[in-house]
Amino acid sequence: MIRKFMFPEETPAPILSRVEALRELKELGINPYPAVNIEKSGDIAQIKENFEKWEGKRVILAGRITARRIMGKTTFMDLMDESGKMQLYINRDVLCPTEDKFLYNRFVKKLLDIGDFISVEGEAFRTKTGEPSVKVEKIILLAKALRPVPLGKEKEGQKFSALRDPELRYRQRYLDLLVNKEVRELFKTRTRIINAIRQYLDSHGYLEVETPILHTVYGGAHARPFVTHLNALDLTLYLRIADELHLKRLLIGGYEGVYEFSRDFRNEGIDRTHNPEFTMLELYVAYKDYYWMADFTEAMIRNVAQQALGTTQVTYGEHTIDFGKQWHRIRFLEALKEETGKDVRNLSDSQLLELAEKVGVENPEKLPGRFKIIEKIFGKIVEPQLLQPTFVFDFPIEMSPLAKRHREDPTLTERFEVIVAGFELCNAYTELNDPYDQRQRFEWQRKAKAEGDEEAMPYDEDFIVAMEYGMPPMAGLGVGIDRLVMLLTNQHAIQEVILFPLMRPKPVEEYAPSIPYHLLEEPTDAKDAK
RNA sequence: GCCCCGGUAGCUCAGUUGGCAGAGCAGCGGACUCUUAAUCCGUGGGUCGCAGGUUCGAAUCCUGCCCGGGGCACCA
Repeated sequence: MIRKFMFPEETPAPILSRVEALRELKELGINPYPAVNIEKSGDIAQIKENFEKWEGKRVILAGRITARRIMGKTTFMDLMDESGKMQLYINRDVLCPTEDKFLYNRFVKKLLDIGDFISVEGEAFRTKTGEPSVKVEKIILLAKALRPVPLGKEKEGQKFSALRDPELRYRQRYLDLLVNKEVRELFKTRTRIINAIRQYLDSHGYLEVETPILHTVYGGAHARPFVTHLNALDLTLYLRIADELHLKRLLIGGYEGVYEFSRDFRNEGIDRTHNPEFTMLELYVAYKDYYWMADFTEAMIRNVAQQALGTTQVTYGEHTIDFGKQWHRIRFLEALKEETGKDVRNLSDSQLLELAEKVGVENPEKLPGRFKIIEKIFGKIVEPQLLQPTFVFDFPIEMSPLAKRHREDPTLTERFEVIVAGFELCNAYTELNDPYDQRQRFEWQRKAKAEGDEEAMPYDEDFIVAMEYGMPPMAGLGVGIDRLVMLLTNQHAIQEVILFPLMRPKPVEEYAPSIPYHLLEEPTDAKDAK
C-alpha cells in the first residue's frame, strides 16, 4: 500500500531521469515552465467529433502527454486535454525540415516524458488506420512533470496499470482524476445534479441565500459539533451542523421561499456514509405544509434525475430504483406495527427493550429514552426494506423538536423522511411556528442533554424571540446532497462523491519520494570533475 | 470499539509444503518513418508495512503494533 521513502538518496529511477531531463532542458536554455497564452483550436473531443471539418487544417492543441510510441524517425504520442485524447504524429523531417534534427532526436525522444504538458501545432489528418491525428510541426513544453504519472495503458476500456488503491485515490485525488476518466465524469455529474436542483428551485421563485457557518449556538439537528474559538471576541464558536434555524429566521424576515446548499459539519464517526463535512440542501417555503412538501420533493428529485442523468431509473447495487413511479407513502408507527404486530407506544419499557433486543438493537438499555429505542427498531426492521423511494410520515414528537405537532394526533409531528435503498435521503416537516410549543421542546432537549443525550439540541433563545415576532406557517425540507449523488451515480461510499474526503494526515514522504532538487543546483562541470 | 481481508519495485500484481525476491508496465541503453497495451534486443531497480519471536534458514509460521479496505456498532 503506502511505502515509506525515508532515504532521499534512493530516488526511484523514473524521477531521476525526469530531473536529469529538466536539468538538460535548463542547460539548453529551454524554459520548462514558460508563461503562455495558447489559442487552442478547440477541445479535442469536439475536434474529433467533426473531424472532416478539421482535416487538412492547422490546429493548435494543449494538454498532457499520456502515451508515447517511439519508432525511430517517427514518434506517436497521445495528448490528453479535459475533453479527450488526440494522437500526435511526430515525424522527424516534418518537425525539423532543416539539417538540424536536434529538436526531434533529443527533445522529443529523450527530454519529453509521459505526464508533461505540451502544446503542439500542425495539420489535422488521419493516419493509415484512420486514427484522427495531428502532424506536429511545432511543439512547446509547457510544464515538466517530475514524478511519473501513473497513467495506465489502456485498450478497449481494459486498464493494464493504474491508480486503484482507494487510499491513494482519495489522498491524491488529482491523480485519481487524471488517471480515472470515470471519476472525472462522476464529479461532473455531481455538479450537474446540484445545478439541476438550483435551476429547479430558482424557476419556482425560491431565493438562494448564504447563512453563517460559524454559529454561536448550534442547532437544527441532533449531532455533536466542531468547536472553535474566535480570538477577537474571545468567543467559543461552533461549525454549523445545519442551517435550519437561520433559514427560518429569513422567513420571519419576510422572504417566502429560501434555500441554501449548506456545508455542514458533524463531529461524528467516519465511514462510507459519513464524512465530517457534507452538503445538505435545505428549503423553506411559507404557507405550505409537509404534504405539499412531499409532492414538491417527489417532483423535484424526479426532475433532477431526468435533467442530470437523462432518466429517472437508476441502478443502485443490485437494485433498480425508479424515481419516476409514484413514491410509496407509509406512516412511521403503522409500518412498525405491520412488522411487529404491536403499537410500540403501548409497550411497557421492559417490553420495548425486549423487542429491541429481539430485532438486533445492541444494548438498547443504554440509549437515552424510549423514542431512541423506537427509532433503532425502525432502523433495524423497516428501513432496510425500503428500496424504492418511500415517504415515511408522522414521527413521534420526542424525535422532532422543531416540527409542528400533528394536526390529528398531538403525540406525533408532521414530519416525513424519504428512504431510498435503505437509507435516509430527505427529512421534512411542517415547521413548528408556535413559540410556546417551541420553548417547551427546547426544555425537553435541555433535559435530555442533562440526562446524557450528547446530541440534544441546545436552547436557542434568540430563535424563540424571533419566532415570538410571528413566524409564518411553513414547510421545510433537508436533502443529503452527497447521498443523493451516491444514489444517482451508483456509488456506495460517500468518499467517492466528495472530491477531497477527510483522510487521516500522513507525512508525504510516506507516500511520495522527495525530489532530488540538489541535482539541479549542481555545477554543470561537477560530473567532469569526477 | 469489535470482526474479516490486505500492505512485496515508481504503478498493477504473482510468489508453491518455510529454501537465492518475480512478471507486466514505467525507467535507462540500442534498433525501427503509420504506431495506438507498438514491437524487438539489452539493462538497472526491493528495509517484502514496523518491531519482536520460532527456525540451520522467514515475504511465507507465531505475537504485538501502524496504516488501509470491507463488515458490525456508533451516527435521526
